[in-house]
Amino acid sequence: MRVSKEKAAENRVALLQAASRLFRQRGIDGVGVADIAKEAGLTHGALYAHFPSKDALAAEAFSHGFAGNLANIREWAGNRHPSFEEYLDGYLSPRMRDMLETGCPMAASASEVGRQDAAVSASFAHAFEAMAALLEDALEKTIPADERRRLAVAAAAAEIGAIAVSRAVAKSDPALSEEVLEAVRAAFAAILGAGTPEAG
Amino acid sequence: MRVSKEKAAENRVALLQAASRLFRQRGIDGVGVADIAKEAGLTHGALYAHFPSKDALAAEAFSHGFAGNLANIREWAGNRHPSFEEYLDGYLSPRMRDMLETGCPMAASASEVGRQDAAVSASFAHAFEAMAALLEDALEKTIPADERRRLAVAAAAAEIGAIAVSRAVAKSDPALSEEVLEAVRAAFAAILGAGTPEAG
DNA sequence: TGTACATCAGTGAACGCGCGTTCACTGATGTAC
DNA sequence: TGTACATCAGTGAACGCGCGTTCACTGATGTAC
Repeated sequence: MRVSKEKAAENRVALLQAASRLFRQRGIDGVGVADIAKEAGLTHGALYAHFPSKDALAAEAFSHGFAGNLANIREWAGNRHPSFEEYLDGYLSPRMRDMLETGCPMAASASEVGRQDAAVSASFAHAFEAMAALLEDALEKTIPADERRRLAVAAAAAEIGAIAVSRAVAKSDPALSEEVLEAVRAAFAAILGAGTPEAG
Repeated sequence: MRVSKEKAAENRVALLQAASRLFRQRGIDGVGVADIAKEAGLTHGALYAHFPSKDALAAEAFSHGFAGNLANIREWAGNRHPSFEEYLDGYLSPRMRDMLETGCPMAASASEVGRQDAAVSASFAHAFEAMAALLEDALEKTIPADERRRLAVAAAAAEIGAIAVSRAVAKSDPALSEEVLEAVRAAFAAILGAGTPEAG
């Protein structure tokens, strides 16, 4: 039966949120449309009133997840203006590693996005740029601008790799899992602690 | 019909290689047992004479892929004893990024392994340790041992993240894709160029 | 404001399809004598 | 070395199952008068 425009809009968002969470948790191929609809409190048929296909939903769900996660980070940062190191400490923690379905969608899907279409790739690139911009902004302005950009891009990629690796080995080697997070934090702390050396 | 022991052993390896390549290219859930068997020149039924299930094949295929890739790296290194920077330059290149089905299985599956069982996680952890050991060995011995280990672990995680991110954005932003590889190379070059500063 | 009707979000049965797995069968290999 | 037979890797049809998608239908919402 028909529902109000407001309710329909809410249901659309509920579908996107459910898809985004489930995709992070189990991967795109690991989740069925019925699972997503159920999690959103609907039946699978309703999904096709909002999205033409599962692939189209996946592309939108990625955008939605990236945007939501960025909003979370900005809220966490608040008026605090975290330093570069505080961003790294906040991101590279066992807590973040264990937040799979509500954590960073880039870390949860990094190696899967390359197999998706260009729309998903564009969402990822946009989110990555936003993350790099946050990090770049947190760097001291005494560092040259091009060096700041380079550090921010490297740190963003390293963070995503560290979380993904940390999750990959968590089930078999918890000590290594934490060591990876700590090592990447220490590596970037070392770069900053050394000032702004010329890069080879 | 029955085949010789030697032929059967060859077929087993062919199945593992096919599985390893196809999983890297399309992900575990994106490949069917029939695809794997066909690529190995067999029918799907034969697969079950060698492996009890697709999951068991997946776990062995990961080990196989990790071991094979490590052998490739060792062969590439040969008697050359590459420096830390040479390892990074070799790994963080557009060529490596574009080698999906024959490239580094860790970069191809980093965010998927966390969803697999402990056997796959253990394979990943073993491969990661081997990669870190190669990098650690390539660092100058004037750097303290614990610092070498930390740098190697950080570099390994950062490399995996860089390749995964580089692949994720390649379809929509080729310039960013190359920038990521370059930024991570430069970051670790900066650490080495600065000597061995106190971390954190 | 009240009435008549078009709209369309959501339901749930049904679709074809490909999946992982099983199994009766084949026939060359390997072995016992 | 030759013969008889057990073994078992590989074949391909068949299985139940869950997938993504479609569609006739429902009935409250939104709208025209």
